[in-house]
Amino acid sequence: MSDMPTPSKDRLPLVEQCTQRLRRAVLDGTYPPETRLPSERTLSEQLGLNRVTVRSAMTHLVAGGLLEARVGSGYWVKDFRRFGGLDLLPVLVEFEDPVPLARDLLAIRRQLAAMVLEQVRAVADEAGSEFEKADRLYYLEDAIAHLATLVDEGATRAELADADLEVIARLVEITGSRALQLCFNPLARVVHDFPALRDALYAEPSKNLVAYKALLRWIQGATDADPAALLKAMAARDRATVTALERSQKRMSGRTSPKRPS
Amino acid sequence: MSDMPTPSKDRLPLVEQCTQRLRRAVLDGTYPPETRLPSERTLSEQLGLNRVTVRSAMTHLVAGGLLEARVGSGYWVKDFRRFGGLDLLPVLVEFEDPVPLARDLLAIRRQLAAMVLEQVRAVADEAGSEFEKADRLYYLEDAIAHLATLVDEGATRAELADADLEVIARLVEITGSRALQLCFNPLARVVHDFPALRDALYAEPSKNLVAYKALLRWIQGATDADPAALLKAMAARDRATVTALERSQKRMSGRTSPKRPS
DNA sequence: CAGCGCAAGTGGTCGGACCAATGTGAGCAC
DNA sequence: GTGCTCACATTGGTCCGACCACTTGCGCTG
Repeated sequence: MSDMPTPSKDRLPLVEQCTQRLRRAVLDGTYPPETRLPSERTLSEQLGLNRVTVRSAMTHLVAGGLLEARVGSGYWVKDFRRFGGLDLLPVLVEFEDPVPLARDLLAIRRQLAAMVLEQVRAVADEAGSEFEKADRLYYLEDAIAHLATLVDEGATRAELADADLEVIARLVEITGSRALQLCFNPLARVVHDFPALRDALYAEPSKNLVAYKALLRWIQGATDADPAALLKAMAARDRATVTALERSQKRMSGRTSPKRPS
Repeated sequence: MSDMPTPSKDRLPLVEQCTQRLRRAVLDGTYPPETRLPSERTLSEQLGLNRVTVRSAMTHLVAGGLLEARVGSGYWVKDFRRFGGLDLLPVLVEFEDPVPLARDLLAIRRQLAAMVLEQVRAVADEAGSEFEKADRLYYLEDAIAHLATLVDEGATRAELADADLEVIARLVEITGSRALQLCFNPLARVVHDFPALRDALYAEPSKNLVAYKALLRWIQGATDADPAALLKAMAARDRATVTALERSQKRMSGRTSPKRPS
């Protein structure tokens, strides 16, 4: 099995491989902004792929804001710092120190979480006592219960992360804010695609769970928890996460140094 | 009328047309979540396009989180509320009331702006007096000056919006936070692709300019402006923007039914 | 030297072809 | 009748070769 020359299983589609390769080439400065990429035909020859495949990859990067396609002129590199989205972050980790990236990311998440709390409270107040029976609240309870089950069973951090995202999704759903929802989704994906951060986030899953349970009680009208305290606890957990990430990075240092000999 | 059978000019690429069409079909519920789309071959026949073209469009939607491709099974619709990004917002405006969308979007922007202010202040304090001469600050001044020129010249709102985004970009750049930068970019694009909101935002461009100038003075160390006041003013302007948007929507009501020539 | 025009190169679109993974149903064994 | 297997039709993934419209730049013409 290990001597298989072409392990057709669990292999990324060629388009995906090509996309990642080109994306990295753009992000690491191989192709700086305002320069032209080799033509589709040239690249397809260099990479040993069909032009259609290369083209599909290029299209992805265009959609992601990394490239601009000009008929008759070629593909031109745009400045990802000005046009890139959060989806670049997991890739960027390979070229920059992940610690500040993660710290800033968590800060953004916290800021948005504050908005969510605010909106949830407003919705809860408006709905009054009927709110407790609302389906959306029930789904939230359900998601938290599921997370609790996984914590008890000692699930992997990846599984915990998915369950956690489910909780957040339900929470955002309660706010009823479409914009907030669409803003959180890419953020959630980043955590999912950023393994080191994900693992650091769930180093102590029980603490996350405690916070969610307190949050749920608050939404239900309990007075033994208030949003300020919740956010403060979240900030503390985030700091611990960054510390954990720093440690894991230091542990791996020496071999993980990004290749930037220039 | 026109004898030209193919008005080759100013026509969107077929892939783009196909992408938009399919995206709308997903967003408006024609293809609900957890259902299967017609196969590539079927769609290419229905739409009169080549399979490669349809396929490219599908790939876009997969990348955007709207679809999932399963070999041998077909394309399956994912719930855009759970997997979509902010880039959907301008399209979503066609199916939902734009006012709450815009209001929530502005609130998010404001929240992130608060973070920017915080970070900028931190950077400025750290750099001390040398900061005033820093290139990044110079670029910010430059962008604001450019915006002022456009305001004086009575430029179109689209031009003003672009100049405004330039200012914001410079501001975010000063913070040095990659994550914040990548988080703001899609947000900026939304404003750019959301004409009604864009126009409402720059109904009174001079007011925006005043705010930016006060912001610049604050960064430079002046004491006649503080971040709390700046954010308060921003909130007031956002409220005015929403009001303007409401008015423009009311004015257009009765004719605003989305054009669906099927 | 200025201006023009043509050819090479580029992305965009097309048609057809084969492959591997999947889903389905007919047919078999029990 | 029930349950299983296996062949087959369907689907997305990849490849090939071709043509089109457009841009660019070089070289020719004046």
